[in-house]
Order: sequence, then C-alpha cells, then structure tokens
Amino acid sequence: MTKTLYVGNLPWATTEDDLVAAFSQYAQVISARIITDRETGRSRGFGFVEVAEADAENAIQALNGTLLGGRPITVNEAQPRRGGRF
DNA sequence: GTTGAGCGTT
Repeated sequence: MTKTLYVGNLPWATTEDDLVAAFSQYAQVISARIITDRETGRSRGFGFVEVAEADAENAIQALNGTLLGGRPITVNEAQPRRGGRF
C-alpha cells in the first residue's frame, strides 16, 4: 500500500530526484512528481511524493519544515485526487 | 532573465 504526500514551498530548481533523495532517507519512495506549469513548463514550486503507507507519517514528521534546496518545505498528506479509483 | 500560496497527470 502507498500514500501520496504533498510537498510545497519548494525552490524553482527542485527536481523529482531531489524529493526522492530526501524522502528515501525516511521512507520507501515509490514515485515522485514535480508539478510543472502546463503552459510554460516551469516548476510550480510544489510536488507529490508517493511513499509506503507505513512510512508516510514518518516521512512527514521527519521532513516537514526541513530545509530542502535552501527553503523550508511543507510536507502533508495529499488530498485524494478527483476520480477516487479503487 | 520574473513569481511564492497552493493540492497533480497518464
């Protein structure tokens, strides 16, 4: 089972690999995604990280408010995406 | 070449 984490307050230069490198230290990262502007293709400053459900809350406690790329990031459980597939 | 609260695609 996995759980999606919302990561905000990211620097413009933050990449998905940076999220994996940071979250993989406290949780098993399944996948990471940086949300980029659809029109310009640039980073929107936030992303999502899919980790093991057992380590999700652990990663949040460990990385929420920590410095990543020079900026304190916000880590929370992501809202259920529209569709709610089983 | 810029900006800074907010929750994303197949």
